[in-house]
Amino acid sequence: MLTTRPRGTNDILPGEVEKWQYIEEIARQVSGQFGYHEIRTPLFEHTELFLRGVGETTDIVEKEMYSFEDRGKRNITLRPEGTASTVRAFLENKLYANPQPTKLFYIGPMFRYDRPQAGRYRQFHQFGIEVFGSHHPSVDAEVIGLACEYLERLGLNQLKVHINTVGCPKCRPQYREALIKYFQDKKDILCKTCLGRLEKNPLRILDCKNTQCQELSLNAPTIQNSTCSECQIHFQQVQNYLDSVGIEYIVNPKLVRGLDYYTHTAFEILVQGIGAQSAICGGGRYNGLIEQCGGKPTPGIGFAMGMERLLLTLELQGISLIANYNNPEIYIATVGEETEQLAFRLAMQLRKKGISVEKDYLDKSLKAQMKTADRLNVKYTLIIGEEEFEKNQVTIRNMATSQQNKIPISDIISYIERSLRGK
RNA sequence: GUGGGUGUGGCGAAGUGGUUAACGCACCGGAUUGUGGCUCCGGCAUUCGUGGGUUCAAGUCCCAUCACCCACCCCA
Repeated sequence: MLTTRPRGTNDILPGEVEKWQYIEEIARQVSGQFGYHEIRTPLFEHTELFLRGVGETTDIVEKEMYSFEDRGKRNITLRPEGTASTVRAFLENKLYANPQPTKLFYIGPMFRYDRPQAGRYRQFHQFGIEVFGSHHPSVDAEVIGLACEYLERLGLNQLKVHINTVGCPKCRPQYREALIKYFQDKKDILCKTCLGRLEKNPLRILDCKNTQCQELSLNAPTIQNSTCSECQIHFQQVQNYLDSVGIEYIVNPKLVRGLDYYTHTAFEILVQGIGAQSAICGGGRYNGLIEQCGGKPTPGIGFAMGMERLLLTLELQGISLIANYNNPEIYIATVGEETEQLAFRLAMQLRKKGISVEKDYLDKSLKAQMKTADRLNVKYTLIIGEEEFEKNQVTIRNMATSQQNKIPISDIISYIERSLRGK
């Protein structure tokens, strides 16, 4: 137990961590260019925030939250997603007082007590964006466009963008009724979970993976026939914007997102081959959420992207992220004790000059030190033995050409700078 | 929460119930005087996820437990 990480968590080790740095860097780059600013909120919040923000009937809240009582008897939950926290921070810090809309992004760990499997972990990471304060359809298109641009910049392809509208508080109740009416007399065919959904959230039945439920859904009333004209116009405008910049998408009337707060536009970006979890990005508009969290009525929209799934997809598509291993440029090999101390001082001086240096820490033989230098793939190895030490010299060996010569110790730093940087 | 699969050294991986648990890679050391990449030699699991049980004898059989993987569910 002592040497085992908790279930569903991962160590990101050297060699892997560089990939994370890269995809995070691109995320920041793209977000910046789109005019989004980073926000960092706590990893835990008051439990009520998620009950209210995510929705009490969602699976996340019903069975996936990491909740505990702190020493002050407060109910605390590790954040299962980023939107609720971002909304809270927006309200608490009165960001609505700034010119609107507010465009934010975040990158960080989320926590859900799920059963781990391919592409699903208990601690996972999301890159997400949120826009508060505009109901303009171009914002919907921009949010989708940002996601696409990011994925494209990473070199991903064969991604499918699914979009839908899930209606608004005006027309969704009617659609709900229509669905309930449709499924009511087919109760005996529906799966157990859908039976429950019929009461709580009939839209989710459309999303069921059960083949019988899917067949039933085929002839179910579609939301397009039930939405109000306002919703239809909005949805059409979003599509026009997407068309105008050549973003391809599929209108999927059965796309229903699992979080209660969505209104109008909902979308997902799907890939195949990374296991059963095929959504690498999901999002939509949530015009009622901010009000529900205690703010003035304010429209909002955003998405969240799963970084682990992103990396799985990159690997699957054979996209190698150039890992910038910080290989040292110089290795200092020594023979003897006094020389080791000299090596230490030299290393520190060179590093001050911005040169990466490695040395021996295990009193290895010269042969073994050379082997290490070779494996580190350094450009030059400095060799300091008794002979050099007495003459105040250092042997510098070019590892590629095997040529070496002796340099006075007083010149060695400038000599290395010249050799390495050409200055 | 439900179901299936797996569990041998740092990694990969052999191992019909019977003596010192193959092999490959990695790692460490060496092949005369202070020097890497090739080659050669040597070292590296009191132990087979853990705990019980069966047996004269278990990594090999049984039970339990834990962990990991995959799927359902749900989602990123």
